[in-house]
Amino acid sequence: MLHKNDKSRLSLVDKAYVEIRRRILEDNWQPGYQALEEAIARELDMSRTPVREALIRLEREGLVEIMPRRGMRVVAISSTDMCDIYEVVTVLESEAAARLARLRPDKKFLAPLNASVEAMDKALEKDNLKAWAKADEAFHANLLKLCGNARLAQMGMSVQDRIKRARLATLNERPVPYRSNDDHRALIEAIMEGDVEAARRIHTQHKQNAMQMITTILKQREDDDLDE
Amino acid sequence: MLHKNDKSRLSLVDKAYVEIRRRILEDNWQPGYQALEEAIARELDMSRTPVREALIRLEREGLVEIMPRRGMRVVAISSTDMCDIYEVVTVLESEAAARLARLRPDKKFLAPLNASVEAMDKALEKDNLKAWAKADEAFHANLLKLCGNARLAQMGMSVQDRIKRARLATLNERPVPYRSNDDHRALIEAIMEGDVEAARRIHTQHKQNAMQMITTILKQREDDDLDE
DNA sequence: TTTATTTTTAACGTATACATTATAATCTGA
DNA sequence: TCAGATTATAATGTATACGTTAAAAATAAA
Repeated sequence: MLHKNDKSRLSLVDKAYVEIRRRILEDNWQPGYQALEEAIARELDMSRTPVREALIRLEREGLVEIMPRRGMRVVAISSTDMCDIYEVVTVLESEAAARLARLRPDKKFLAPLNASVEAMDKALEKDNLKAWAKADEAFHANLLKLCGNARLAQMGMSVQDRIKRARLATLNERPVPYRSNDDHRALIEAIMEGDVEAARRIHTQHKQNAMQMITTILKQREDDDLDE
Repeated sequence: MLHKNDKSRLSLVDKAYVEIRRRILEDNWQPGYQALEEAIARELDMSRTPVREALIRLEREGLVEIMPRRGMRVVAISSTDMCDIYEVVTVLESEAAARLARLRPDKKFLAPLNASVEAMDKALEKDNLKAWAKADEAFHANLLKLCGNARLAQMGMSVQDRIKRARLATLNERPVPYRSNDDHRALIEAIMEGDVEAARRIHTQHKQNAMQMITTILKQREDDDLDE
């Protein structure tokens, strides 16, 4: 487990972890997908042992569940679970936003946030929702990274992973997200003005809107599945 | 990894996980303690494999770090890290408190919370700080469990584990915690009245006081260590 | 045909073997 | 004696072997 080393000397556990995680987060392995250790090991051209170890990590992160004799299964996206998770991420990110506002940072410090919003604007000009989602994700990651609390950032990021798939899966069914871009710009404004409560309120509202849209779509799908 | 089975059929991984975790949380293995896989395996009377797997879980939970050729090391308690973690747990628990207040639960539903406060009172009458800490911990766990958001509870609990050692390590250096008991009673009161903002405020203030006391003691110790 | 029982198969958890390599110990030269 | 080089050791990561047992398949009975 040389998991602290550079990329060229990644252990097989790390390689398995990165690859499996990639397949899940990029939806190559969809929610509910199952695979046995041995099959994964064959696919990744390694023995079972590093696959096992990678799966333990991923299980702890909530991306897979390990079911004896069924192998691992990619955790399903459920609307009720997503509601719960969204609430957590809303609290964490809004605290990060408030914290950042308290810091009263200068424009230079907030450059990564502005860059993300610009990339989001550009993506919408080109009708490229995928690129928009990527830039949006970067905005949220930057918000957490800049907030000055390492644990808050780490935890916020790990919860992000859990909602990432739901965000992508619903991307084409949501209205064009102009409002997201506006929300982020307003947030940056509030942060620069050191307006802690506004920052918290703007971001909370933003996440709640997103949650509403996403979980409504998910619920609809679940209802459709029940009708079949 | 029959980690979902009953206790009598715990896998060796589960056994190792439970035992190592117990030793850390009960301070038998103190912050900074190092041990090699092989040594742990010998101590637990099993081969290295289940020990490795247990350590991966514990690493993901932030209790240990795995360092090649040095084995695992129990994560140190640092005042700055504790500040960060306390901020996270404050946000999570305060949200749980607010959520609970929103629910406007009846007295019966809140029985576990009242029971914990009573146990805390009883422990202080007997000058038993250890028992007090245990009841206090139960109070916080119950608060999370009752809040109605499974993810919030799960995450709050996992962050609890990270501060548990710092709480215990500083227990005898803090003033007798009458105020904690009062705070918890006030919180229950606010919850029963459905006063969301009071609940949030009371609990936030409570956690911030605790954080202040604990991290001050930790910082003092770190400064003392530097003087040696 | 269906259900129950028995047998077989293979997935998993665990132990062990082995190659790699980081680190400790030892040796050599100034 | 000290610093650098070399050698030895052992910790780790990985592969593989093996025993256990859950699940699948086959067989028998109703």
